[in-house]
Amino acid sequence: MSTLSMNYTSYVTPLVASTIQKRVSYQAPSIERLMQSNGRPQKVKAGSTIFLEGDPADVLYHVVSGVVRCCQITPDGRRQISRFLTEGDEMALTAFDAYGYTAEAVSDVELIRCTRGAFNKAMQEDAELRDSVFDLMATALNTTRSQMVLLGKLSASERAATFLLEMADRFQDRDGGIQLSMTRQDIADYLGMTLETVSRMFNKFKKEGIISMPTPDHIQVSDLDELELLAAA
Amino acid sequence: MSTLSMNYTSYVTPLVASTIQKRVSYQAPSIERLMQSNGRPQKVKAGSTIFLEGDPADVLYHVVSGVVRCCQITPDGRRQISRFLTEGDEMALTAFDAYGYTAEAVSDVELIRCTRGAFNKAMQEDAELRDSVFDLMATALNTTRSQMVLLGKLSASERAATFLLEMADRFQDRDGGIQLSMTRQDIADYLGMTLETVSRMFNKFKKEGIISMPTPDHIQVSDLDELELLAAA
DNA sequence: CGACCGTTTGAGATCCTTCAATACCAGTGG
DNA sequence: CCACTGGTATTGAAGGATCTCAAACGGTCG
Repeated sequence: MSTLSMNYTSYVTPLVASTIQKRVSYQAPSIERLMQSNGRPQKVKAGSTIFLEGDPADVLYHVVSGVVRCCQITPDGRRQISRFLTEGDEMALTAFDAYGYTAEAVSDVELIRCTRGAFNKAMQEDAELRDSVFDLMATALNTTRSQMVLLGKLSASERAATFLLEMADRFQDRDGGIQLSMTRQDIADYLGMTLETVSRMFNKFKKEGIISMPTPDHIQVSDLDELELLAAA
Repeated sequence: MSTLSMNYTSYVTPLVASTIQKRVSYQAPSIERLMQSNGRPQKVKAGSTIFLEGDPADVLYHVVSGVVRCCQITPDGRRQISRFLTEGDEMALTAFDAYGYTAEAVSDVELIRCTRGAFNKAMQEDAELRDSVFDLMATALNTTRSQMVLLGKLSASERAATFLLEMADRFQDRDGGIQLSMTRQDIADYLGMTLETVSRMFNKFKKEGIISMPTPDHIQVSDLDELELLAAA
C-alpha cells in the first residue's frame, strides 16, 4: 500500500518494457488474405472522413498506404487522437455494431474494404485468422496502455521525445529521417497538449542538437541516445 | 456476433457515447464456466501484488470479489493505473507470454485462477468462449479510449466528476452511495493528477452540494444532473 | 492515549496554455 | 515575375490550472 515508493523504484529492470511498447513487427497473413480477396484499393483524399464514431460498423478496412488518424471527439469539440494508422494496419476490428472512433485520412490513403459479414464468416471458419485478430487486439491494448502512461504521467518534453521515437520507428524514409504527414495540431491532439507546446519542444530539441528539422514535416534524429534518455519512460 | 450489439447501438447520441463508456452489464457465461471449473477462490490480502508486468503470463484470473488495480510503472517510479477491476472482471486476457500490467489488490480480493494452457485449449474448442473474449477485448479497447480522452483533454474537475459517475455505476452500495476502496493516491494515479487535486475537487463538489461525503471513502451523489454536466465529455 | 496513515487545506512555484504577433511556404492571379 | 492569400508553424509574453511542499486534521489500532 504505502510501500509504494519502496517497491516500485526497485522494479526498474522488468518494467522498462512497460511504457514504450516496441512496435511488434507481426504479420497477419490471414487478415491480409481475407482483406485482399476484396478487390482493388479504394482511394481516400487527405482530410476526408472514412467513418464516424457511432456509425454502423458495416465494413472493416485495411490500410494499404497513407496515414489515418483515429479520433474521439467530446460533445464540446475537443479532439483526442487515440492512434495513427499506417500501411498494414487494420481498422474497426471490433465486436460491436458501431465504430468506436472516427477515422480520417491524414494524407491520401488507400484502403481495402471488407464487409462485416465476410469478416464474421471468416472468423468462424478460420482459426488462423482468429489468432491474428486476438494478437492484434492484445497488441492494441498494450499500446493504448502505454499511451495512457504518456498522457497521465509524462511531461511535455517526454511526450515529444516519445512521439519522435515512435515515429522514427514507423515513418522512417529512405535516408533514415522521419516523414511527418500530420500537422502540429494532430500531434498535439495525440499527445494531449497544444500545438504551440509541440512546436516549442521540437525546436528545443533542434536547438539542443538532438534532432534536425530542415522542414517542419521532415525530422532527422541526430542524437538517438539523448532522445531515448529524454523519453525516459 | 454478440448480444452486446443491441446495447451499443442504443448509443443515445453517437458522440456522447464516446468518452464516458457506460459499463456494459454483459455476462460472459463461457468464461465464467471455464474459470469456475477451477476450484474454490484464492484469497489475496489488500495491498499485495497479484502479478507483475513482464512476468510470464502463465495464469489468468477471474475476480470474484474485491477491487484490483492494474498499473503501469515507469522506470523512475511514476505509476499510472489503467483500470480498476471488480467482481466479474477478467485479468490477463492477452495473446502474449508476459503480463502487460501489474495487478495489485486494492481491498481483500477473491480470485479464481485458470492456467493459460487450459485457456488456450478452451479457446480452440469453444466458439462461445471465443466470442466472449472478443467482446471483452473490444469493450476494454473502447474503455481505454475513453480514458485516453479523459487523460488528454479533460480538466481536473471534469476528471473527478467522470470518475465519480463511473464509480457510482460500479461501486454502488445498498443505500445508493459509492463505496471507494481505493486511496486518493490511487484515484490520482488513475486520473492523471495528484492526490491533493483529487481531494480538492471532491471537497469542491461537496461544498457545492453536488455530493456528500460523510467519510473520505463513502460518497453520496446528491445532484446527479449537475455531476453529469460537470463531467461534460 | 499515542502513533500512524490517509486526507484535507494553504501558499508558493511551475509548467503549460492562451492569446497574439510574426514567419514561412505553396498556390493563385495580376 | 511578383504581390497576395491562406494555411501552418514559430515565437513571445502573460495568465492560470495544477503541482509541490508543508502543516494540520481525523480516524484507527495497538
